[in-house]
Amino acid sequence: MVERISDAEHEIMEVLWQKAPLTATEVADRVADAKGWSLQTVKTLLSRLAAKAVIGAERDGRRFQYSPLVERDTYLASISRKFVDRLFGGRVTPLVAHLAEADELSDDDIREIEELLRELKG
Amino acid sequence: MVERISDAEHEIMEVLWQKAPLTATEVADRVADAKGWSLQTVKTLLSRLAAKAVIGAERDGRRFQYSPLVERDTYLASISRKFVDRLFGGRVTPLVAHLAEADELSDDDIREIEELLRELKG
DNA sequence: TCGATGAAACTACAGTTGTAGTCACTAAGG
DNA sequence: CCTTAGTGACTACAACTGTAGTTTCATCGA
Repeated sequence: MVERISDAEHEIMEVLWQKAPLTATEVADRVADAKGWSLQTVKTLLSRLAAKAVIGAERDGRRFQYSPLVERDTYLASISRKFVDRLFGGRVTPLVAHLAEADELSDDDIREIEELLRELKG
Repeated sequence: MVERISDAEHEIMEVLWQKAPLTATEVADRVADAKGWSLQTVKTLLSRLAAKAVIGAERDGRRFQYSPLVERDTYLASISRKFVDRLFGGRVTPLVAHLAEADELSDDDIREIEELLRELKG
């Protein structure tokens, strides 16, 4: 069971999943473009994530080096599961069906997924 | 853009999507088993949903008849989109790939999805 | 007619989230 | 050595959430 991660916190996680360890300032730099958060905001989010033990903070002189303690895949698995459970009764097929019907799938997507499934069986 | 619906509120929506219109008491009865919320809690949630104009409240004597104003499909579409955007960069294929790798797909699921995709193309 | 009952409206309250401000400390540079 | 810039720690605060309690008003049955 992975701790609940809020939207803003998730943004921070994505940065750390891409590269770690990073200091607070480095993380702030990397989200600055996309989100425009202040350094303080980023630090608060890092603290909250550390408090939940979702990231680790390694002291490095007067600052910390932050790294994820949870794999992105683990997190995605847990959150995907919850999502599918809540909205599609735990079945993945209705989700895909829904996305398909909602025209969220291009022909290329379809081909890609078909290939993927073929590999799974083979 | 569908208004944000919280987890508890969503539970109420599911009831109303299944049958509507319903009074507060009727809704409470239908969630009682699953969630064990008090009637007051259900009424609060109904008020909040009505305030967001996600459900409508039709006066019926001294009580209200509540009905969804948003289709379940519309809601699912909007929330699925946000989910896929946030976690899988907006691409459905990585989501399916992830579910597949995470062993969330049974053989039956795979067959079902393949069939679905065949229909989509045909 | 009058009190009990049921319904909505209003109020409550702690925990989470988004978004910082401020304080205190430490290391590094002049 | 002393100032200063960069850091973490602590504090703030409103909106949203989960979960009700309380009040008020209308109505239905005796």
